[in-house]
Amino acid sequence: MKIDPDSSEDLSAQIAQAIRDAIVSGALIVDQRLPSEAELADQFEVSRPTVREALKRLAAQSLIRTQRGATGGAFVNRLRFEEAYDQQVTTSTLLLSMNSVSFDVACEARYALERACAALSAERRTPDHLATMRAEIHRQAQPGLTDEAFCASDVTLHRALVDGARNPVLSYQLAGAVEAMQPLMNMITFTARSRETIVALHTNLADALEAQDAAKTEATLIKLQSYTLELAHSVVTSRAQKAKTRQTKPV
Amino acid sequence: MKIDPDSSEDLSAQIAQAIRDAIVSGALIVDQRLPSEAELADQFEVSRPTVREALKRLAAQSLIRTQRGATGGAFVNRLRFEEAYDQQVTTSTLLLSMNSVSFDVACEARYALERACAALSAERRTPDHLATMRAEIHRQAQPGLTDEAFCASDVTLHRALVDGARNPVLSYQLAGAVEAMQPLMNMITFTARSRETIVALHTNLADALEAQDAAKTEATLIKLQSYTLELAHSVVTSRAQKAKTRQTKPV
DNA sequence: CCGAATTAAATGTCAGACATTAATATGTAT
DNA sequence: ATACATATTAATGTCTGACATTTAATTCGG
Repeated sequence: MKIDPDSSEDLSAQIAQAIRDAIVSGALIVDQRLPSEAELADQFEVSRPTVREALKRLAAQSLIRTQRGATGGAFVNRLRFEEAYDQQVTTSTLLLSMNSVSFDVACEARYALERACAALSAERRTPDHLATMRAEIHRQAQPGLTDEAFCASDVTLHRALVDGARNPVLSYQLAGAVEAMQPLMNMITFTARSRETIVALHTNLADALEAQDAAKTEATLIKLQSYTLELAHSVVTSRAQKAKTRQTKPV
Repeated sequence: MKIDPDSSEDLSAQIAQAIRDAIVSGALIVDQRLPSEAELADQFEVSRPTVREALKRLAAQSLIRTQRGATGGAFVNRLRFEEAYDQQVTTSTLLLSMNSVSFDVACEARYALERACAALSAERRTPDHLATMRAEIHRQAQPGLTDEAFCASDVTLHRALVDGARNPVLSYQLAGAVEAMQPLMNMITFTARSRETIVALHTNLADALEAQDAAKTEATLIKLQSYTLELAHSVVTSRAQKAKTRQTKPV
């Protein structure tokens, strides 16, 4: 592992990349201990703070963990699905908000991906998954629920649908798509009437999964998507009208 | 933004989290300059190296970028799709290899997700996407191509299919699923016969997309999936037999 | 008025020290 | 001999202060 002192990149970035490459290539395996910070500093011919900055970069990506004490050090971390979920959600959320992705585009992606899980989930969902969905549907029917809580419940329900496929890779990939939509969904005000419609569609969804009816599951997802889009558009329209009124009034 | 000095977590981790929260919540917006390292050190009541470790953590996630010089500093970074791709690919790849995800599970997830793009891609693919696919098919038919190059070409072709849906969110989400499969695919030895079959299926795929035939696209993807699985299983079987032979021979 | 040198402000890097943690070895009393 | 308390040790965590480097803005001379 060598670095180029003339590179335009930070030394800590180069060192982090060298170690990252070693992990990805398999030269460093899970739970293996890295040399101590002092030894790394010697090897790379840099100071300890620089090595530490490199290690923190790797820690931020959950590639290593550190332990204090006599037998401590930095160890190659087994990347777990849950940690990867969280990172994916953060990244996806920021990606959508910072690139001003439209509601329609995000919604299309989300439902396309969910439909990809529909058939598998209809086949493999357990009673647990169904119970989770039913519980969330019940919650969504409660009056007095805030819009935010309604959205959060929506996410839980959809994740149960995805998890029903019992494919951890699929669950991981979908985590970002489903959760990153939530901030966008939060812009919608759910009236009593629209909640009623959504709860009915969610019930259809749970019924279809319980009956292991893949076609009906997909069909219901399509209906949910178009209804969600409809709601979002009505919000945009009503806002535009209000803006117009405000603009006209003072004249 | 405050931190808890009694927490078990590193100070740099806490500071990074505080700033990360500010970015995600929108308190810090894109291209906004953070206070200088010295100012942050004052604010959080820690030393400059500690602040720097926190900033490197954020830089590792592409949440900030730094600039040297008089008007330099740390700025909130606009997370671009390309950067997010790369991170997703690294994370997904490690996730699969470290959790010993089986070929079948990963393959199932990948093709389920690709089928999610099929209909959209059939509708919206441009001549460019078709040209890319045709070019890769042509390359795959060349004799003397290494197995690795064959796999890489396979990835490019499948990404063209995904990109054909012209939904950046979808492309981003699938980047990990498609690319992370490559190391697993590399374990397969592609014989002349199996390459022929795959090239034929790829041609069917391109034809279906050109004809904007969503159903045929999905059907071809299903065939590709089962053929890929078949190949992988034959590798496993032949290896098991070889191992058995080796075990038996010395007796 | 323009161009070259200077200045200033920021990040990048280094050296050395001390604090804290946790496993291990040591030592003493029962 | 065993059990518990203590000392050692090796690692990370943190701090201080300094210097190097980069870059934009400023100043000054022609």
